[in-house]
Order: sequence, then C-alpha cells, then structure tokens
Amino acid sequence: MLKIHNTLSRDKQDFIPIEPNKVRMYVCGMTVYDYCHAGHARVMVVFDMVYRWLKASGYDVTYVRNITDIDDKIIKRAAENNESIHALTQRFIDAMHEDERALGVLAPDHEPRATQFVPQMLEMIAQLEQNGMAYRAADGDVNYAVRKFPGYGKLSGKSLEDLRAGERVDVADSKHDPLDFVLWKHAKESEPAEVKWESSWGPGRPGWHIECSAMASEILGRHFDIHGGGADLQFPHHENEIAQSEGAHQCQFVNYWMHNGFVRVDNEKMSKSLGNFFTIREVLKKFDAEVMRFFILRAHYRSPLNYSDMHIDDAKSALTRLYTALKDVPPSLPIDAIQIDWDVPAAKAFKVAMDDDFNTPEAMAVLQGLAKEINISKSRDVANLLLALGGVLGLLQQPPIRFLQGGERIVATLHLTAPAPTLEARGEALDIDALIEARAAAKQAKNFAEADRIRKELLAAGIVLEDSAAGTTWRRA
RNA sequence: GGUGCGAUAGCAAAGCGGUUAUGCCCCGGAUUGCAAAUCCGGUUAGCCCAGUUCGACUCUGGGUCGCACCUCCA
Repeated sequence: MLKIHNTLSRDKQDFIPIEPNKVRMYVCGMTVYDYCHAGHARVMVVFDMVYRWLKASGYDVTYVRNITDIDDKIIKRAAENNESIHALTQRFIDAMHEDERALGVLAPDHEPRATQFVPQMLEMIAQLEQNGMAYRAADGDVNYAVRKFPGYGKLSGKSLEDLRAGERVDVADSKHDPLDFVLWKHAKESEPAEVKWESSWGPGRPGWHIECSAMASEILGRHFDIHGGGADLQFPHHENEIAQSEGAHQCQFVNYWMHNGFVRVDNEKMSKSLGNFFTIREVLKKFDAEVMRFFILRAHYRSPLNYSDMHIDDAKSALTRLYTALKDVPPSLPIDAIQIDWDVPAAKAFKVAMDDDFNTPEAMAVLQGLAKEINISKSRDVANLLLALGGVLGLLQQPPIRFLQGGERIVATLHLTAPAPTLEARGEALDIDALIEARAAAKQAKNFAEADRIRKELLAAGIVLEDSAAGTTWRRA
C-alpha cells in the first residue's frame, strides 16, 4: 500500500485515489523567463519519479505540469531584451524541454500554458465574484477576499492573525485585507498589447495563483488526487489555489499535497533571488545528466539537498558502481521484455521503500545490493532485475559502456577537451585503441615499463584501463 | 516576532525500541607483472541534558544550533 506524506495533514497517509486505479496529478511547473536551475531540476526529477512509480504500481495516471508564460518577470525580461513575450517564453520552453529530456524526465500528459487558459480563469474569477469572495478594488484590480474563505491557512498551518503579524511589506491600500491577493491585474499603459486580455472588469491579465487553479480544474476536474510543487509554493501559492478552487467550486480541491525540499548551496536555499544558482545546462557541461538525476534521487524528496561538485562526484562514483556491474554481467533481456517479479526479496524491498512515501534512498540501497549480488554470482537474472528496477527510477538505461566511457564520446579516437593536460597541450588526438594495442604488445614482450608508461599517459588524460581475462577495456575516470 | 522542518560516522544519506542500512573516502587481505575493477574483512555514528524502558540513535520533556516560510521564488 502506497503511503504519501500529505502536507495538508502533515503525516503519511494511505494513498486512496478518488477513482479506483486512476490518479490525477498536477504539479506547478516553471515560469519561463530564464534557464532552469538545479532547484527546478529537482522538481522535474522528483515528480517524474512519482509519476513513474504510480504507473509502475499499475495506476492509470494523468499528469499535468503547467507552464507559466505570463507574469511580471516575463514582461520585464522581454522588455529588457527588446523581445516579444512569445519569443522569450518559447525560447525558454524549448530550453526547458531540452533539459528535461537530458534528465530522463518523461513528458507529462498535459503541459498547459497559462496564456491558453485565460477564458477559464475569467470564468473562475466571475464565479468567485458571484460567491462573494472577490471584489474589484479601487485601483482596478480584482482581488480575492481571504476573510471570506474559512479554511484559509489550512495548508500552510497558519492563521490569518499569524500571517498578518508577520506582514513585512507595505500593503496596497486598495486591499480590504493585507493578505488579499490579485486575481485579475488591470492593464497598464506601459504594457505591450500582448499581455492584455479583455474582460468584464476591463482589459488586464490574470494573477499568478488563478492560473494553476483554472488549468488544474479544466484538465483534471474540480477534485483530484495529487498536487505537487516546491516547498516554497506551499504559501502563498498553494494556499491561494485552495482558496480559489474551493471558493469557486464549493468542493474539496485536492486530496494529497506533496512538496519537495530545496536544493541548497552552502546550506542556503538555491534561488534566483539569492543569485546562488547553477543552471541545469551548466551542471551538464561537467557531468552526465544521469549523474544529476541519480544525485537528486539519492536523497529523499522532502529532505534538503546540498549541491556541490563534490557531492555530485560522489553520486557519480555510486552510479559507476551500478553500471560496472551491468557491464561485467550484461542483462539477458532488453528492458521492455523484463517482467519484474515483485515477490523476489530485492524487488519486494524496493517496492516497500517506494511505497513508503517514495523512499528513493532506500530503493537505491537495494540497487547497490543487487550490484554486489551480480558481482559475486554473475547472475544475468539479477542483472535483468537491476536493469528493470533502475528503469523504474528512470536510471541505468544507457549502455554501460557509453556511461563509463563518457556519453557520446564513445569513438575510440578521442579529441580530448577538458581533463587532458599533457596531450591537450600538444593539441593531439588520443587514439585509445591504438595505445591499448601498443600496451598489449609491450606486455607481451614483458616490457612492463613501457606498458605502465602508456597506462599513465592515458590516466593523465582521464582514461582508466582495466585488464581482465577477456582483454583490456577503458573508462573515464 | 509568528509558524514549520531538521540535527546520524571523514563526506553524503536511510530505516529501525534490542539484530550489517547504503554509497564515497580511509586501512588490511585476496586477486593482478603492477594497477584498475571485484571480493573478504576493518576503522569512523547518532547535538546536549533529563525521563520512560530489562534495553533508546529510535519514544517523552527541556535546551542548543541550523534551515525554510510569513515578499516573487521549484
């Protein structure tokens, strides 16, 4: 039985879907005005893992992850770049999709863009106004009246009093309550036509929070199973989503709220505002994308995750161990042909871990255990299981040799880039196969000094040789 | 100030009221021409103070420290 930590109740609960065998899930995606950073990578990978596990558990899953393509920051950035909103957002949507593909993140079933759902948002705002929960302020904005929603604060565990006590910003006078938030922003002269929509409250554009409420209910219905996002969205974004959706529809919005922990740098949250972020593409220049994915899944999704090159290197070593086992004992079947027998102890342990609020660190330990078993028994059945369970997490799906030898650079003749001080300096290409052959000849002639010299030369270029009965193979250090 | 979360070995990170987490690093051994990989074994734990218990890293209470949210943020 799958248990999920529900932010709403702050404990683990048995997961019971609204409709048997079906799961409807919504995750807050990116605001597309810049490249995604490691923090975004975590949301993508974590909920991709959730999506995969739900499917592996036999559920028919509908996964929606939205794109916010209209927002203050987007307007500002487009103006700075002297670029249209659409050109800017499309550029970063494309970049985001590239990052996701690299990280092994499956496409969600729906990827709605806010700008495509403005009519639904307007409809919802009208419903809220009709229910007496929205009002038109003096400045022309339409606001949500938090006082009118009795459950306000139930997700974040805050009372209106607590929230007001902590109010740290000057409040617009036009709001009835400092915590009221904008549903519809009236258009400003300075803004481009591209961000103005007609409405019964005059031209304007939607507030951020209403976007998700409208997209989620339009695609998944007014009441669905799982809603996810980063921990920072808990308040106010998700709190406001509840207020909007339940205020408009008068029924429960979401059964299970899931929030992933932050990526940190030097023990501080990685964020745009702090400026301490690394974009996904920066990281992928240094590491295989699968290492990044592995690094993220090595921690529990709700724990903080410290980012540093050292920690990613650590993850790389651990993942290398798994791939080494698969290289030495190749699975006998392709992934699609492997039927996982969940009664096998290791598979069972994996399932128990995953069913316990997606305990991927524990599941990873099972994979390491399988690697050891493979190394000892050389069992191809066990290799099949490792490949299959890895696949459930979106891992271990490259040919081992490709991972170990460095991605696309599988060709025997390498034009080395970064880690090749000696050869690089001479601008030479390194013919690994030829050097391995030369070394084999030297070994044959018992010229170990020469053999070792060649090995050292390759090592200096980041190439590790491994001799075995079957011959010599190489991998990247 | 309010609210919430956390503190595990050199590093990272889980479970668990009593039995090896796991990975990386380190040490010894096997193997190897020497290495690498692999295997066998080993060293390093549970912030502090009380309490509950036959027994606590695990439960309870009190500290201390850290982080997050309360403002756009994954």
